[in-house]
Amino acid sequence: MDKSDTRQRIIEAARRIFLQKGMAGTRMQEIADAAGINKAMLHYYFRSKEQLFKLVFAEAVKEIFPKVEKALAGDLPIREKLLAFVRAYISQIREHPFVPLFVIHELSNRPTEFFMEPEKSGAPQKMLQKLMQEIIHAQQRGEIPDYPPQHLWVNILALSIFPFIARPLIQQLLQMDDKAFERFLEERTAQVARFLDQALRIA
Amino acid sequence: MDKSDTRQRIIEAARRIFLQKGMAGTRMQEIADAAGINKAMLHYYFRSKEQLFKLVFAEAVKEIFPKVEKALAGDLPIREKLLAFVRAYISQIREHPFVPLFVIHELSNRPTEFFMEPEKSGAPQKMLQKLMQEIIHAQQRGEIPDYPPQHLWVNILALSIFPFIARPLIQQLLQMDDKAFERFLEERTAQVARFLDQALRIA
DNA sequence: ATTTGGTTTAACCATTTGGTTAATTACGGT
DNA sequence: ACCGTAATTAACCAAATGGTTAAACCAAAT
Repeated sequence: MDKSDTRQRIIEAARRIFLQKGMAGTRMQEIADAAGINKAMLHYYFRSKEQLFKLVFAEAVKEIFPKVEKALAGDLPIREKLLAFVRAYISQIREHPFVPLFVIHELSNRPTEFFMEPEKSGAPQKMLQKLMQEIIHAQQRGEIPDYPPQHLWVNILALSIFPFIARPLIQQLLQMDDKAFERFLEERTAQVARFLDQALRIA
Repeated sequence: MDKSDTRQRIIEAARRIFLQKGMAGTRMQEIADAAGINKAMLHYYFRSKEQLFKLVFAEAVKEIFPKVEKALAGDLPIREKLLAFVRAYISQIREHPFVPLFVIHELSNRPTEFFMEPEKSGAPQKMLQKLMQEIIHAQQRGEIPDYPPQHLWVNILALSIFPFIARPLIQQLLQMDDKAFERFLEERTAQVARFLDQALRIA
């Protein structure tokens, strides 16, 4: 076996299980089994459960955060920019459907402990600050309604992320089987875009 | 001490800790400490951790689900009804801010195991089916845009619930301290209502 | 005062769990 | 072939954890 092969398999197994069961719900033995290796290897490559978890968590955050930036970078008119973001972001999350709930859940216990310090991955925050300004300017020019930018932003995030976080709840409430929910997700991008577009019309 | 006093204190302590740390992250000892009693009392009143958890979980579900019904029961015009729901629901969640994330997280591991079978608490599902019909009819009369009802409903839920689920993420991204977030929540009802109202305007 | 019933506690138990160790194996360079 | 280093494993360990037990406590009924 390649040198890094084992290491990589551990990471992948750990990722799968941590994402599904969270830090507290995950057993090192289970990761080892899933990776098809001895439990001691986990500690050989990563000192502790905590360290392995931090690595997985950090990668998960990367998958769901920095991508925010790209869609917000260009200088499209605000309305198009927001719609472009929705499309890019939903597509991004669809590739990592379990990440948002995982990150949020872990984040909710460990207040800010090992979370992105504004310096380290401060890009999103600054990018958002800039976006808030753009929104305000667009509103001053009367291009979109004057929702408080923070609320508008949370609305957009909510519409995009919520179905992935609340999947079991939604399926239960709306009586969708897995197939139906997949269809629902396929329509989702277009429907969120339409809903948002309508909400952004000037009165 | 009253007879049921201890029992009640256990439930309250268990609720607090389960809600915060989830089933897997909670230690029986911690519940006992929080309730100021001996660990054995937990097993005296509730057979096992699982049983205590189920009780807490069931109560949590009740706090966040059946209330849905009331706001949807009357026969207001669809637009007013949806807005009324948003107000009622956000207010309801504000009183139990940790419940949604807790329920969703626990639900995501235990697919449907001990979740509401359609018969037991089937009221929400039927109520929703009825609402879907009302929406369709209103759309046929041209009162609101023809968003697929399921998407419209998920949108409403998302706008209402998401800030409570994603609080740490939002605070981090938008650089809000606790005070700022409280203010944000106070504005939230009105802002969601306005956003939704705008999205429901006929083109 | 004694009994009786539920309540409470300290001590205990078996299993699980994260982590370690010492020995074994695989292998590239000489 | 041999050496040295990294990779891998089985066995082990101490602490934590859910759960049990037997004895003590306490209040009301007799």
